[in-house]
Amino acid sequence: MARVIVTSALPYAYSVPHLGNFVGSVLPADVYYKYLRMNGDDAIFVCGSDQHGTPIELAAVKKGVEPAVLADEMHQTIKTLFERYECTFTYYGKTHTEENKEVAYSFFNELYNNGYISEHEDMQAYCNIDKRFLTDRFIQGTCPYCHKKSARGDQCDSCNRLLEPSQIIDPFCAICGKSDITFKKTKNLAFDLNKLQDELRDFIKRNGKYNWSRDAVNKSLSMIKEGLRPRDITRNMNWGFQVPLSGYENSRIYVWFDAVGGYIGITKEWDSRKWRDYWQNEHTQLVQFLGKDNTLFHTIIWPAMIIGSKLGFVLPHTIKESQFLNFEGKKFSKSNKVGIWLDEALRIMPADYWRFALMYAYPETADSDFTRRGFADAVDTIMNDKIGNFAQRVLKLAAANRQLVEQGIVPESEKRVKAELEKYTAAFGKLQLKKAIAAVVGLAEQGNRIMSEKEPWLLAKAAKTDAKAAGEAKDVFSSLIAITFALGVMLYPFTPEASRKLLAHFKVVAEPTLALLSGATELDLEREPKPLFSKLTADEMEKLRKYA
RNA sequence: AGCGAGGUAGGGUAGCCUGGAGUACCCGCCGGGCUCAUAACCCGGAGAUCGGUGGUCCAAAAAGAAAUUCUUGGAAAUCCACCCCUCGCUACCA
Repeated sequence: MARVIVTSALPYAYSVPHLGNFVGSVLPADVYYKYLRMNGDDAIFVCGSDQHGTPIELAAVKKGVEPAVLADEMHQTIKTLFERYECTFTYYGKTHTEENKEVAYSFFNELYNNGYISEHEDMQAYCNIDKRFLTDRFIQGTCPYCHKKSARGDQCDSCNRLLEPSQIIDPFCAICGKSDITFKKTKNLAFDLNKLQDELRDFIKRNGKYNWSRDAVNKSLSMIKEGLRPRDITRNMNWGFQVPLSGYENSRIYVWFDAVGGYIGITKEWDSRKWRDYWQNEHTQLVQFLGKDNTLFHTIIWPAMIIGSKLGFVLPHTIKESQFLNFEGKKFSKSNKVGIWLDEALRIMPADYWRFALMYAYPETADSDFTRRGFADAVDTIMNDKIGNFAQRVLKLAAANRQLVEQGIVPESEKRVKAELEKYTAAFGKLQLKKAIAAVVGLAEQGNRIMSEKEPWLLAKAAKTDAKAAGEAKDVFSSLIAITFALGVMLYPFTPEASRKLLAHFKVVAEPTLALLSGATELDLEREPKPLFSKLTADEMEKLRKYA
């Protein structure tokens, strides 16, 4: 039994996540965590809303509300949505909390004391009307490259080029819209990543073998090879944690710092004592799920904070980096109306369908594409036809031929169950989630094959007059029931609702465990079988079609 | 531009780290079987110059004291180099 912390990258509390965000980190983390629980591991699953940063501050200023209010509202929305998708976090927290501030400060203070934080001066745009520095998207204007009026302080939304605020033509303040801007000298603090290069390289070489994707290892090593540079740790803004150092009253700790540290802060918010048992325990495995745009924060910056602070926090054991999910061949984009968002998706189909279909298309090693056609395939032919229909065949046959149903079957003694279960646990052990889902589908296929080969409905007829046929029929029924039960268990990480429905036929009401597969089962013949899944209806197809 | 990852039947993927006949998998297509089940299921078939080019490697024969060179025949989806295409990162997006 291992002690494990599973984390998912923190969603930014600015808007509702879309399907691509979901499948990139929270969903696979939840699937894996559910498996660990079934396996009896001592695991916790932490995630939460990332609440600081300029997008939220600017939106709040424009709306005339406190950033904390806005960020908490969105936090609630996201939290509720994940609950509706049956994500079973140990704790879903947020970053703007006292606990997380304490964590951020202890990192900051120790890094400062250990000599990893240095001061530097630079020029920043300043609005003389609003009396504030204009970081990132607080400054807007015309792009020097494409000459469209869509440039923000950090990037042009039209041509996607990265910009320096000083390059922008005709800059104006995003709050008051005026151009009364001067560049003022200001000082900021930076984290001297360069001083930790050697230790980081050793760490990555040591841990990179634990299920880190090729991309994550190579990208990180290549960045270190090029040479790390100091990275800003404070920003001239008003939203975020105060910098715990005099002379920095007008700055805040830069959002990335308390976002990665948020994993610990959120655990502390969950339990003010137990968090240490996980984070400051050298035997803990820290397994982190994230999208490829987020890798370097988890493989360079975050380990650098842990190593440099010498606070004894556990370093990432596994980095499960996902690639990107596209939508009908295009990038998800709110402004271009490409994609489906988590709230919209539930108005089309229940959570189980999204969980399964998304994991079926999980961009595990390469970008993948979400298409409505592919979704319909997964729902209709895999979930409904292969899995749901199989379970229905077995349960109906059993109900119609009660005298052939034997109780007390041990699912694992059925060789096909044993074989697919081994694939399933091996796949989860190596965090190969698409292989794990393939093992579930494979088991249903085995079941369907038995049906065709043994034709139990004919055996059942023959059994009425022939004792030998009756014996054979009982054996076949036992195999089919064992497989059905195992499907109920193995589906749990992917489709918890269907798992519950199926296991209810076996009088299992608690959260399933893998141990159930080596115990005796009891089929409840009084319970009427109802289809586990259904195909997309014309109405559902119509709703989907709107997302073109 | 630099760095990283991906490119495999009509579509979607596994295989690559550790070279050995494209026995792969799912959808779709064609043919057959079955009638327990949700018009579902099962079996068979067609369909791929594995993005491109060049290497690496092996064997035989020849020249040389030897390293090696050359000729012929051969194992690369997998290893290497370069090129093309897609995506990501490049430190002020989080």
